[in-house]
Amino acid sequence: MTKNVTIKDVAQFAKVSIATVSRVINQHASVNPEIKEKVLKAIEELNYYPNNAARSLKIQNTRTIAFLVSDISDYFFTTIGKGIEDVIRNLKYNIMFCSTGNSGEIELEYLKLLLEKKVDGIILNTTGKNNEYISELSHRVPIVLSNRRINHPNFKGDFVDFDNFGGIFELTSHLISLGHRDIGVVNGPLFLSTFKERYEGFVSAMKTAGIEVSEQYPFQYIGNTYSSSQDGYEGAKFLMEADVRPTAIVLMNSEIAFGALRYFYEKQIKIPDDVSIVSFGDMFNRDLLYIRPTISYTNLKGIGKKLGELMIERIENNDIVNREIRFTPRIQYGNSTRPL
Amino acid sequence: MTKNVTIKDVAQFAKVSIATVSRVINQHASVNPEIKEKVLKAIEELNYYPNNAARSLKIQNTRTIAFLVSDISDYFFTTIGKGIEDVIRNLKYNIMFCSTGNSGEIELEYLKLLLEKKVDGIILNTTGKNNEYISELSHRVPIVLSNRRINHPNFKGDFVDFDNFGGIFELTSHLISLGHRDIGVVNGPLFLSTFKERYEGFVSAMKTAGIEVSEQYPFQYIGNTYSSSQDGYEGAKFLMEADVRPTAIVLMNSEIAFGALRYFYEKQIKIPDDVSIVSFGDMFNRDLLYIRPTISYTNLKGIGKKLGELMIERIENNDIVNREIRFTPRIQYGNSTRPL
DNA sequence: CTGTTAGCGCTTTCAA
DNA sequence: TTGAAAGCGCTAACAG
Repeated sequence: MTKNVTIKDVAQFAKVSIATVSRVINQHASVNPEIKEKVLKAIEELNYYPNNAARSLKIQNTRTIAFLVSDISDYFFTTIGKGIEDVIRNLKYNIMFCSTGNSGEIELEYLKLLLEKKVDGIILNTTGKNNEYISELSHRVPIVLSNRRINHPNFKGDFVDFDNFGGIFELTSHLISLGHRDIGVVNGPLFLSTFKERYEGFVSAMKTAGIEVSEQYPFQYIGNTYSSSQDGYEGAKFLMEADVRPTAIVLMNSEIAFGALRYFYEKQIKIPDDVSIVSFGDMFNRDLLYIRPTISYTNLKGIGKKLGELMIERIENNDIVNREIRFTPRIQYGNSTRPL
Repeated sequence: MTKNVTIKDVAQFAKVSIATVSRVINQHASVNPEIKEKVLKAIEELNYYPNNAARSLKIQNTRTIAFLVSDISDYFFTTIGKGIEDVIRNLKYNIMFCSTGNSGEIELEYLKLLLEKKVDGIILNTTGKNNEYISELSHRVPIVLSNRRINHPNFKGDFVDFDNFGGIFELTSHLISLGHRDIGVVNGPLFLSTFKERYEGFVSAMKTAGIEVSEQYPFQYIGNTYSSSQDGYEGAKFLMEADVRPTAIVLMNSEIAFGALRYFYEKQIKIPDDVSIVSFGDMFNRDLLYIRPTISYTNLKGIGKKLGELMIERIENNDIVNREIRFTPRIQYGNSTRPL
């Protein structure tokens, strides 16, 4: 914050009161055109920019929305972020990006910071480790959840996600229809709703084909490193180095898919000759990869727009009923599967 | 900004003055441990979070640094952003991301917003279209330039970039050493310093090999769509559909490379059999692409850290002399070139 | 060690 | 249509 010209300086320069200056800045009420002109000239002349902090302090809102996610350099979130921006920008809101790196502590730290910044609302892709706190918080600041639900009776807010169950059900069914039965799965931690729902979609599709997936099911790997990409690598390794290999693998998100792809590439495991794969969610530059996985395509920008809309509504009134929006993914075929 | 408990409420609750509360919040001076305890309890009890706007208004700084770039969903910038964050986070600074989409107007708009937000400093990847304004601005708010220089005598601030000239010189020389002489180039607009410097590196390397590159040089394409990716596609198309094709192509950044790769893939042009390529800068998931381009590898996080450091120094004193830091890229071989 | 108070820059009532 | 003045929540002299 550099030394600054204030509204007072402008008023003095234009020989009017600060109230008048304020009025022309905010295009409030009626101001004599001549005086208005004078003020505008003074503003220009002095290089005046209203102090946002002072304004926020007075009017009790910041017109800022926070977008707190696990990884702000992830294509997934930056694209969603663009969608949010599309919506809120016209309404003169600003977005503030923060990333938790999936750490519960950092999430908490940021949440507190946002509270101090008095953001008008928080769009949150939670780590899943502060459900209690966030539920309590949700009564004091509007919250909309992005892609990870908080299952807590006290939580107040909206939730936007894909139809995880349906997307994975479809993907798995596709593999089954190709004749696969020993289908492996690489997933992230199940306490996150996305992974849980996807897992359930997998189990259900398998069940439909008469295959029981229980804890004893051999072809599954549940990651726990909090780096999906590493989980993907480890998971692929685990499945492919076992005594009995699956003939196909379901990868539960794009980061996991990238990790798995890296493993396959290193070990020269041929896709789909050695093993077929499918993955949930769009992949950055998928058309340029050495294998184009068959995926559930998801409209990320659309998700972002919806998040933005719900947020705005909730800022206006946080007492509306909790809402849940699901986007249906569409399957997009690549060259990563083969019939058995 | 939800209705909020203020320092007054805390003071009342703890039966002390607001000054005392302020002291414990800021860990200023010495406060009687018992009283401190009481205040802390009140803060906890009331769910108090200091109002940042009020604080900023008083202390005249926001501890916020803006990072204004062309595209915030670009891996290049998000990675640099992480580097910046690494440095400033410990110092209790926050970062605010904004993207211009390479539009001069949006850049201007954001600059004004940042002035109103009274950010303590701006790390800027400029569109190159507001040099006059930014130079003037640089005397009122600390500015550090990321990867695009502003050539204006009045500009005050630092500049961090790669050794563009050297990186491209090396890459081009590599192609020449492989026997190539008809070497094409796909570049972005030359009014941006990065592209200009890279172009000069190319011209110089060619000259060293006795090849004159002038305006008449046939194997060059200078993009102008402001989407590097599209420039890359168009450029590759232009070069490959000409009567005489180059035997190798220098791609001036990773987005251009992605675009070109897309064209080659679509047209089934074989790399490096039909044409060799090299590219400046790291590419996201490069090891998973259908071709691994030979690149100049650049340490993006290192750039970010340096940007952060310079910014902090300049916030403390904006009257230091302009500094320029160059990072030397290292060549990283892929499978995208062949000897002629 | 603690409290009182002025004032940061702005918006908004209220009066003129 | 304009101005005076209170007050948003906080920090930092200053006094005690």
